[in-house]
Amino acid sequence: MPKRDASIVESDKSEGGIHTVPPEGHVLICDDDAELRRLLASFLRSHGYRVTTVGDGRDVARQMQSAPVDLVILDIMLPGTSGLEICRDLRAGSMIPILMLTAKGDETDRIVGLEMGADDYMSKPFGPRELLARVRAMLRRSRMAGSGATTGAGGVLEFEGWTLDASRRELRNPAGVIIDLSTGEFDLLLAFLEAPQRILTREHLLDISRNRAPNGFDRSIDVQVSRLRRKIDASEDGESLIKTVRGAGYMFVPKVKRA
Amino acid sequence: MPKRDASIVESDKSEGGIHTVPPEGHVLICDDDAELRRLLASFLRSHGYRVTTVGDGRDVARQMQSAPVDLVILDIMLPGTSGLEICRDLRAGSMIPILMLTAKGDETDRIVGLEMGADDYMSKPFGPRELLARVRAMLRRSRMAGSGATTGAGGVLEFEGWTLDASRRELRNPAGVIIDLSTGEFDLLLAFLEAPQRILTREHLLDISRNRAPNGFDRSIDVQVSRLRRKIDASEDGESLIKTVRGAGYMFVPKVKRA
DNA sequence: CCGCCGCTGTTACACACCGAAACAATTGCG
DNA sequence: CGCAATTGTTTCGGTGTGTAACAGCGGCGG
Repeated sequence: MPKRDASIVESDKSEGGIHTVPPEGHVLICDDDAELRRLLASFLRSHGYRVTTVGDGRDVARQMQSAPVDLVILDIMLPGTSGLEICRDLRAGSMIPILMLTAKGDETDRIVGLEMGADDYMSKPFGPRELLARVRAMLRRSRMAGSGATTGAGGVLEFEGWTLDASRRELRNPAGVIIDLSTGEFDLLLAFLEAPQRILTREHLLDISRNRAPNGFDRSIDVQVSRLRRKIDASEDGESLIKTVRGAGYMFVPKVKRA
Repeated sequence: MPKRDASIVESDKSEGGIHTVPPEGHVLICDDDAELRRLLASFLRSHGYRVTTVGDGRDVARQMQSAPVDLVILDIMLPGTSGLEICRDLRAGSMIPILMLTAKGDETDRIVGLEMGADDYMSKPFGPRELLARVRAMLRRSRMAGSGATTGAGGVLEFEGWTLDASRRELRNPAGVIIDLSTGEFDLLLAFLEAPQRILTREHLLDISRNRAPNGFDRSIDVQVSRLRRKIDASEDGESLIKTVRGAGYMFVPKVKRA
């Protein structure tokens, strides 16, 4: 195998220095500009990410196979294989989050990028802060999707005569009337429906429905559960659909069917 | 037949053997500056393009006939036949993408160039990456226009009985009545239709529909969304086709079909 | 050149949403 | 029963969002 100018730069190598950051995730960067690769990689590493870089689109698939990563940053403009093709190919086989780098001013690229399945894009030039924010957000979302909740998968869920259309974010009561749910209420309910008859801790619920870590004395889930109960238990007799498990969390009681 | 100074590709310089870059397309460069010709040609070749160069406008037509190309890069200022004439002549007989090179700062040239049918222009001096970006974008657009599906030229998009004819910039409601949209409303709607069931941030919407970056506390998207909703939700019951995702952006809910 | 008119961005205000804190109710336990 | 821990609910302030109103701009017909 011929030596590539930068086939695999430095894979991991979190510096064994003072701030040992817990690994946030493994990021693969694909860009033909070596200097930019170096910059991005070093920046992300200093923020706790494991980073692999490649300079050629054909190495992406190869790299992914040998060591799956959590997120791909892809320059839309690549010599050889276009970033868009790579994006499409990746999408064909996985749900991995893709962040596209696009040239400033070419709106076609951005739209096509999104159509091809990129999850986000960023136009050059961009600041490190922005990059970090996006990477963080995307990884968070992806983790959440993995554990069951939201994003694309638009199924219809049924319980006790109620219907929740996940793709439309719409809830109907047994009578067929649309019950307005705030974003937070919807996310929480969805979290319950994804794991019925299971005890979900406050921490888990907070993580799923808000992408947040518990803040010590965080009671926001209690409050949100209360508000949700007010809506979905309105027409129920006596018992709540959401049972409290003292000392543990909450449990969604009814059977849930996917329609 | 006279020997042309550089008619055939030298293969990708990086490494011999294994991966031959698939030909991205055949580019014809017409410029009287031999040095620039050489530079452009060599750069594009190194990125997988087949390149032919000519130094005189009269050779363009000739070359096109003997070996059709996929894109023409044309200096607007040429001795003998003007670049503009060549552009017009090419346009008369084909849809081939034309990229005009103009002197820096000459606004008039650019406008005239576009009126003559050039697809894009680039003012000198320009960087190689910018060149590559434009060439790529243009070829992609042209390929897509050929295959029918897509953005720029006219596709017809359908959602919930509504019809948007992108080429005519015309929207019809389920009853078939034309609903007037301002250019801004149209662009925004198009941005949504290009990426349905996805959360688009205000920043992205602003970028896609206006080619603008958000400056500070820009609420223009909110307002524009509101205006658009007033029109397309008019005949809808209750729920808006454009859902607000608090803290994130907006999402176009219905499925979109290309007709 | 002028005034009209539609479009767009900005501002302002009302309202919905959420989280934290306060307070009430319930549970578990001795 | 009394007490502490835990949970339910209300209240309140900060923030995000919807939209009306206003103002600037540019096109277009006199």
